[in-house]
Amino acid sequence: MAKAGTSTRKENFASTKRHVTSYDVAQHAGVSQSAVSRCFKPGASVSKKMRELVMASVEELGYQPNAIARGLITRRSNIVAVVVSNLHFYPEVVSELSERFADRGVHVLLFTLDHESDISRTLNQIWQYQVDGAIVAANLSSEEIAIFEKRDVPLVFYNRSYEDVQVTSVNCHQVEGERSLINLLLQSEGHRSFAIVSGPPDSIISMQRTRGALDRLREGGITDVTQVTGDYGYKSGRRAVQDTIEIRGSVPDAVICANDMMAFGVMDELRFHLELDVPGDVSVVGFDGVRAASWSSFDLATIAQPVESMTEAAVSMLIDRIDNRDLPPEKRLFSGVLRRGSTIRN
Amino acid sequence: MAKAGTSTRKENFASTKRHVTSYDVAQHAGVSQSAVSRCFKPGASVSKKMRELVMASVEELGYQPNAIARGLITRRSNIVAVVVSNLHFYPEVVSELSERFADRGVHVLLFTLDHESDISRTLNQIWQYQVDGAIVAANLSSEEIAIFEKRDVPLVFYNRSYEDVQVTSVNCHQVEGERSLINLLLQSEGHRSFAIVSGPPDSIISMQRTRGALDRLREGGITDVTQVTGDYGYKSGRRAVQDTIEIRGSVPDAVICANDMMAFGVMDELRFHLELDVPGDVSVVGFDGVRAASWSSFDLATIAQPVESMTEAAVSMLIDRIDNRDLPPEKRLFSGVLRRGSTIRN
DNA sequence: CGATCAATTGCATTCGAAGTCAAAGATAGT
DNA sequence: ACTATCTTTGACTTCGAATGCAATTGATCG
Repeated sequence: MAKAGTSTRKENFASTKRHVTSYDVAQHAGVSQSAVSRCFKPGASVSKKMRELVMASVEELGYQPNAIARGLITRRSNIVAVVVSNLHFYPEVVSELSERFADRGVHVLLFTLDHESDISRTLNQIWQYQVDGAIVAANLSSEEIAIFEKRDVPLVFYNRSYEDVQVTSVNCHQVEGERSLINLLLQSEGHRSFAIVSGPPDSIISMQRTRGALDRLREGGITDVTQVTGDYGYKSGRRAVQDTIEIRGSVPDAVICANDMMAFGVMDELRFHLELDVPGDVSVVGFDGVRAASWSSFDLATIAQPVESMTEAAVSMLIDRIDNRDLPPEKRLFSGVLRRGSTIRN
Repeated sequence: MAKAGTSTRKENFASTKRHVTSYDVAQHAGVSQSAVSRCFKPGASVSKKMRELVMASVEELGYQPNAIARGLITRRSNIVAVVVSNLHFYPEVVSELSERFADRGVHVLLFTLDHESDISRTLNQIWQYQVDGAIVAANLSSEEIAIFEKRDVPLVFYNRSYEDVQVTSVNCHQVEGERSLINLLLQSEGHRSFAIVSGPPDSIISMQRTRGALDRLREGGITDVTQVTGDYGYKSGRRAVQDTIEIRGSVPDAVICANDMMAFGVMDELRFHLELDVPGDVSVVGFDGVRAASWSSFDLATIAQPVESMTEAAVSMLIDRIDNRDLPPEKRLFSGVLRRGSTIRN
């Protein structure tokens, strides 16, 4: 009776108070802690008998290996950082990344930047958590990139590319995409005057898209181009229309937006405030191919980024580099898919 | 010279090869490891002199405490799990949560469920990472909830409430919100026939919203109500309109949608496929108050969930419960904000 | 100037799992 | 039966920071 009492008390203690550790399992199964540990390591040398014995206790006690402790000794946390600036990230990207990593047993520690200025604070936190790698969809200075190098933390940029620094990145071909949109616009005679709504000045993507557009327009002999700036948000698209009209004194034939969100704002401003027809009076194009772009209300001409391929590429490139530190930087460039929609005249 | 050589080699070694540890700092500063550790603990007993001495070395070596090792000994990882089913989460919620936690030195390990069936796998991973707590925006069975209890991991539900089980949760008052939307609809004589587009059958939120709507309609003496089911997505909103017409043989006066996304689909189907006027021919209401709801294209009548208050509440309730395990379950209920928009006739 | 007490500091241990190595057990060959 | 080889197993150490406790320093006061 005393024995039964002791046993029960111990079990209660183990299951309610402290976490169940490999020692608890070992003791329960009457084996050593090493044996328990080995049962959780794939290719380890364990007899079938031992494995069954241990697993029975594991089940009974509800043991789960402590990933923190494991990470300490293996120097591998199976955690990666995903850094996004919350202003203009597509929710799909984050959840796609998270799922794809999860499929490989890796988890995502999420860092969102409200102001990109917090980056240094964020980076410090990243170091503290000993992440195995990072996917960054934000602008880093070359000093900041160098720290990743120095700390030996593999880094993959998502949709950011750097001219001067050698980094691994996944990109959608911004210039190419933008050019094919402009091609579409230039197929119609009606488009003579243009407005370009670019993103924030410090956005490299916006720069590339805008540059692609400007170059292609110049090649097409177009000179009547008004440039205004937005912040990638819907409202800034609406304001961009006002700004454009103020600057040029009239409505342009086409508005080229650095992303879809702003294009929605532009369309709404044109249609509902100025009571113009899109595409009858003004054509509009965006970039990204977010969900809403294909909704009938907009049916926006845009470049759809191949998010699935891009996230898959980002994940596998990062994991490859975690497993093998010597892989050289690599840039993978995906072509966007042109979606004509119905916001281009003719 | 030999000395200089040695010193340099060591520094290189420390900065490029292995991570800098508190021992490295201690050695560099000529103090004990405990001293270094104490310098990073807020209320610790450290002299100003010591702190400066240590911090100088910390700066020089670029030391960052290893959160993994710290977590092991303190039994506090400063990581919380955020579990969302990716189908219909608002991106804002996740980034709001992430930022608010970050402000309190806590980080978010993100778990997205593609199929809600993966929950048990996800839960196992959660246990492994020794998270300090979890915010869950998905349905858990009462057995699953019990495991949190048993493992002593504080749990806060986001927008899920349970009748039978005592849990801590933050909710938007679904029924109340839905009722005030219906009030709005019933103010107009023109609304006699209704369709309700509910969410997936297993969604508690959808159930509550639908029930709120049905009850209020019944109180208003309305009997002509068609119910169809969607999956919270845009496309299912479009299909819901077709289904409704097929079932009842005509277009209802108003369509009540369990969320905004489906309302957008409904509006687009009505306007662009059936060429009906919203709100002229049909009124539409949604629920959630997502960004796009206020865009002119939709200007949807909806209930805006107070995301900021709700996320703040969720974060502080969770942290309170992490700091003090004895706090009782608490349900916080926020009222949504009625936004009339212009999708209701009259 | 020495005694008393508080503020600092260092030593040694701890958290939980994984890996090293040597001992023990199993299998085969002669 | 006995040795040689291969497989399992357990004792012990390690990862990096935190902390209880003891030793030391410093401050205060008679």
